[in-house]
Amino acid sequence: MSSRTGSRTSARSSNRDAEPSREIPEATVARLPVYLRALTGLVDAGIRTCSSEDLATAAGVNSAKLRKDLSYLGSYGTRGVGYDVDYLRYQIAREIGVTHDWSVVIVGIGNLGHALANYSGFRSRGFRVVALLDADPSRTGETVAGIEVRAFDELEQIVATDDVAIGVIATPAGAAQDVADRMVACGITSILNFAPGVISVPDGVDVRKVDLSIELQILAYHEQRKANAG
Amino acid sequence: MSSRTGSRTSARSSNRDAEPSREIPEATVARLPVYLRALTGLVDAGIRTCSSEDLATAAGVNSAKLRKDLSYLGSYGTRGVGYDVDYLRYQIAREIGVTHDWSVVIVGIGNLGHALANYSGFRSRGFRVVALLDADPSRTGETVAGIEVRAFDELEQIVATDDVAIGVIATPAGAAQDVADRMVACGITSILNFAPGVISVPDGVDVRKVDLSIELQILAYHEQRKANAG
DNA sequence: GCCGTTTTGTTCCCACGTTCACAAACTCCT
DNA sequence: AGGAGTTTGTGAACGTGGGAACAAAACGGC
Repeated sequence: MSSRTGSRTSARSSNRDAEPSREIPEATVARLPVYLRALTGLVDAGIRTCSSEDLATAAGVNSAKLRKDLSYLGSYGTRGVGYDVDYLRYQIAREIGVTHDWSVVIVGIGNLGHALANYSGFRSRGFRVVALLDADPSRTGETVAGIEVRAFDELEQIVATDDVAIGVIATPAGAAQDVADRMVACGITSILNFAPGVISVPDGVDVRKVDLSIELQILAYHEQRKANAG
Repeated sequence: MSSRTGSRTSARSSNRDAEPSREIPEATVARLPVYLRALTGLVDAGIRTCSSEDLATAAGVNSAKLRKDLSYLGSYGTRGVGYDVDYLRYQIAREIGVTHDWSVVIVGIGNLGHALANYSGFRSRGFRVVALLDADPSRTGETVAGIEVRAFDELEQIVATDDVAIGVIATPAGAAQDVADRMVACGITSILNFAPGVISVPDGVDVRKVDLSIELQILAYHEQRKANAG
């Protein structure tokens, strides 16, 4: 899915990595962050051990599915006992790659860009917004969430300086492809796109798309069917 | 789907509808809005007819998949010719249920709520924000996007008056379940949830979830693998 | 040390989704 | 009218994902 909702366009390059076991299904990858969040909740509640049933409930999934997902990472549980919450959380964080922070740039500081810049969930979950960029000169200079908005032209320099691998596009639809092209050109290999419409990128670059009105339209479809049925 | 990303938690009630042909797969439903947007783009460009190949390119999917998706709606194309853009667009809009507007309430007018209220894509794609609600009294009375922010307690009255079927939750995580419960209690049957964490709803209520930091974490996973591979 | 209990890790099977490939159907040209 | 060329709609093969069910492993009581 994704689904969803967010969908992944990519080119998982090749299978030439020597490791045999490490081939985590995409559907599982999409759930690992959910488990991570659920585990963080358990840690905060002071719970040190949990069964797959407990964690599955907290994450809103089936326990069999949870166990299968975790088995792709390794055998981090103890039969008859369950999982050590803190240990499992670390293992998942390591697998996802959020044991250290990732630098992120946000391009397009309109309403959505403001909201994203202020979203505390990024910082607390392994992401650091290193720059806010906007092509509109009237917006540059403004400070949002403690970060100064800079000109879009500074993208290349910022990406190089801060080793940015992930870019967020929050511009209008018309600008999205150009922004994506510039991002790719200066070395960004993962893009989260909030602009409506498809953007195309070369192989090796991952794009995930979040489209608010598409989500609502999917709900509307089911809503209509409910109305027609009842 | 995906995940997509937004995932759907529901209970497609029963199969007792008499109609035989109408059973559109969930994956297809999630793509129909994408096709709708692509078709709108073609209309705006003055294109009156297109092949499945053209439309597939515009929508960013495989043409065989597109044709199969459209075949669930009926046979709206002409062999050897293609699809009438405007006609097909109407058929998809009708299938999704966005030929008329849906009333929507947004609860939680923080940064994200502001952005959602100002998002013009809702209005232009079949949705009308009829109310902005917030439990914080210091926020009520403020006007956002031309709509006055009202107290959360007015939810029931607004839903009844404006025949609201879709609710958007943009509150912090802690409040999300309570808001969802209140929404369900007063008759809302579709919820778009931006709050982190899972919310549980009774059968018959659809929930789609959009989680910004989960999307980034999925990107981080692939980013890490790229770094390790190269 | 042995047995019953609990819970994981895994296997098997089914349903869903994607892609290929082709027949059916339409247009255009001669 | 008939044949060549196009493009849709769909049947069939394939791959991925989900869930039930069970064997393996750990713990606890005696």
